[in-house]
Formats: sequence, C-alpha cells, structure tokens
Amino acid sequence: MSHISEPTVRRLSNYYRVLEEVAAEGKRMISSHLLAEREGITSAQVRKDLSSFGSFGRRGLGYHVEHLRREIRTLLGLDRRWKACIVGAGHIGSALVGYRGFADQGFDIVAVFDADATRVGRTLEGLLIRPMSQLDDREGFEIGVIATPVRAAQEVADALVAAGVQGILNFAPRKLRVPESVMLRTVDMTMEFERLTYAITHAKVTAPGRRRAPARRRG
Amino acid sequence: MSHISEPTVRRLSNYYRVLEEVAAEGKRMISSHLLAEREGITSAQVRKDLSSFGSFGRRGLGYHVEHLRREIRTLLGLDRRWKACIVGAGHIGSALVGYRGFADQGFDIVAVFDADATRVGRTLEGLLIRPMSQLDDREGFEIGVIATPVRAAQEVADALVAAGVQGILNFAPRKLRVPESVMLRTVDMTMEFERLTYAITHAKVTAPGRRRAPARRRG
DNA sequence: AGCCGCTTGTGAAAAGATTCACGAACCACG
DNA sequence: CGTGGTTCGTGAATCTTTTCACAAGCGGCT
Repeated sequence: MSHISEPTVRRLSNYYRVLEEVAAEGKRMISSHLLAEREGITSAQVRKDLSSFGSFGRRGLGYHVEHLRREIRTLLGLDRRWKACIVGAGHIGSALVGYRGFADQGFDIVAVFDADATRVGRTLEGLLIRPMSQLDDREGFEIGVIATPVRAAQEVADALVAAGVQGILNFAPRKLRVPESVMLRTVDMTMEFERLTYAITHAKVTAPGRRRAPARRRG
Repeated sequence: MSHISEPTVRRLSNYYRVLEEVAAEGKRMISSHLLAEREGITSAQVRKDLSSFGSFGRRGLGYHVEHLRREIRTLLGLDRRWKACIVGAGHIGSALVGYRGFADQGFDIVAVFDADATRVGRTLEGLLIRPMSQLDDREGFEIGVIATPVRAAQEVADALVAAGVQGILNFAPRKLRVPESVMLRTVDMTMEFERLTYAITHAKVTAPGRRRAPARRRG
C-alpha cells in the first residue's frame, strides 16, 4: 500500500456499491471477472486495485463477498460514524439535510448553520437552523459541508477550519483554500452539466471509431 | 483536436470559471502561468489543454480573457440554451429546480415529473409536477435529470431515452445502461463523501517513507 | 532595425495508469 | 495423489497523461 491513486479510490466506492447488490442477491463469492463486468472495466483492474490494499481473494475461488465488503468499508472509513454540520440552508443545503443516502453511509448531520437571519430559528427536517456565530470548535464537527452561494464559500471554509473539521465537502462552484491538514472535496454540479453538454456537442461530429465504452465484451 | 481526454474537458470547465472571475476583475489578458496558478496546476498543462482545441493565445502576451472565455464557452456547448426536464421531485429534485447555477449556464428546466401521485399536481418553484405518463417525445427535451431513488433510476433512464433526450445527468448512485448515442453522467454524492472519509482516514498516517512530513501541526 | 524580456505552442521525456500474461493456489473428483 | 478447471496476485508491456524544455513570436525601447 505504498501509494493509492485517486482512480483506485473512486473504483473502491464502486466495488463497494456492487458488493452490496451482490450480497443482497445472496451470493457468497464473486470473481474479479464478474465484479469487473458489472463496472464495465477489466478484471485485471479489479485485482490490481484490491491487491494494492491487501490480499483479499482466494485463488480458484474469487473474493468472499461479505469479507471484501467489510474490508472496503474499513478502507473507506465507513466502519464508524462521522459527525457533520452543514452550512447553508438554501436549496442544496435543505436537500442534503433530507438526503437519506448520507445517514445510511455513516454521515450524521448534527447541525445546520446559515448567515441569513430570516432563516435562523426555523427548522429543517427537525434540525434547528443556527446562526454562523455558533459555529465554533466546541461541538467537535469532523466534517463540514458548504452549501452556500459561491461568494460566501471561502469565508465559510475558513470558519469550518477554525471549528476544527477534518474534511470539507464543498458544493459551491469554486476552488477553496484550506490548510493541507484539512481534506477538501468540491462537487460542482454546474461542471457536471458542462461536461455533459460538451459530450453531447462533440458526439455528433465524432467519427464512428473508438468512442466511449472501452470494451463490449459480451454481446 | 484528434482526441480530447476527460481530464482536459474537466479542466476546461475550471478555466472557464477562472476566466469569469478574471473578467470581473477587469483584466484583459491572462498568461498560462497565472491561469495555472489559480488552478494549482502547471502552466504547461494549461497550454497543452488549450492548444488541443486551437491556437488561442498570443506569444509574449498571453490569452485575451474575453476571447478565450467565448471560445471555451462554445467548446463546452454553452453558447446556446438547453431544454431539460427533471424526473423526481424529492429533496434533490427540488434543490435542482431551484438551483440558479443551472439557469445561469444555459440550462432551462421546463418540466418536472414524478411517479408519486401525492406529489403530482403540486408546484415546485412555479413549475407543475407532472405524472410520469406525460414524459414522452413530444416536448423535445434535450437533457434529462434523474433525481429519483436508486431503484427507479434505470426505468427512468429508459423513459428518458424513449423521450429522445441526448444526455442524462444522473444523481442516483447506480451505473445506468443507455444507448451509446445518449450521453450519461452520474453524480454520486455518497461517493464524494466516501472519497472524503477515505482521505481523512488515510491522511492521519503520515505516509512513512515517501516524503518527510513538512507539517506536524495538529489542525 | 536590433535587442530584450515575456509567453505561447509543441515535440520529447517522464510519470502514471491500465492491460496483458502467466505462475501459483485452490477445489473437485476419480 | 494427480489431473483439470478456476481464479488470484503481480511483474512486464502498453497506453495515457503530465511535465520539461526550447524554438518562435510578440511588444517595447533605444
């Protein structure tokens, strides 16, 4: 486990998702080939990815679904719960507070802050919207979510850093500056839209050579 | 412009964002070095990316901000408006309908559909929530957004394809199958969370061997 | 004009990621 | 116990992306 690349971590999440499905289907073991087929990648990729963390499979048998699932769970840091707060109670903030997917993966949203005095005092999914002044290091937030307009994002990031968070999930479409010790991920939905319109715009004029899917293995 | 890599398109969006900021600051020209600095990448990367689409800069001067902005705008397909519909009027769907960032980039959400009869008939930001049965090819939607629970996602994708969309933006955490002619982008927020917890979990171990820990400051 | 300080565009080199291919491990079964 | 049918783990090869480094173009100045 000398160094793990970004793509590998992304795929780890995908494998985890597939393993949950496969477990629900009642399978005990799964081969790298089957796992790969579900993800549309090669089996060698699956084995390389997993082997960079340890030797989880058994030759001739494949991977034990439940065991591998638990290993990945631990690798991703999902074997515990995370205490998070959301800053910004607008459209996106509201959606995130209500999004079940987060709680399901160990993400406990325990506070919501907003700079807008007209929102403070109301509740969101039973959670009180509190003023920014109350965002400090006394509650031990581990993760902060930025769901504010872009102009407030850097300021909020600074406040979250001051509050001692270990990681920030930023939904504002701007690169933020945080200390190296604080992990940051920015999810820019506008950018996803742009990547889609780029693909649509350029798909039309592309010759029928090699396009998206790298390999259409089975018919 | 033989073939453009995914990372290049992603960075194109970033450059576009920076150019908007720089234009707002009143600058006329910008060098690859300055552009790179804002993005935390190398200037060679910027030049390579841009030069793969054409020769937009001037030696000795840099890039003309307004001109480059327009070029990228066209490249990304943002020089026109896109007619989109959203399927799923839950938390995420509601947030997307209300999100100004989309309209600002040329994304017109003209319809919202939901399978839940109790939601149909209500309005969201002044937009009527309509039954799935009304999702067909008569309104010429170009882009479909999936904001439904994961179990409905594939079915909705099929319906969107049948309705003739050219691209799908999927917020359900599952890989979907669509014809090659339909562009698909999946945004999995749960995965972003997992990547963040992975980073936090593994950052604590100060990479033994690789590089000397420069910062031993506790955050 | 000629020189200087900059900056782009781009082959070549380096770094990084993916795929190939094969030895080794494993179970089943006679 | 040996043979056959699987499948993992992994070095080597291939493919992709990034970085380097430098010729060529540009404006300004003398």
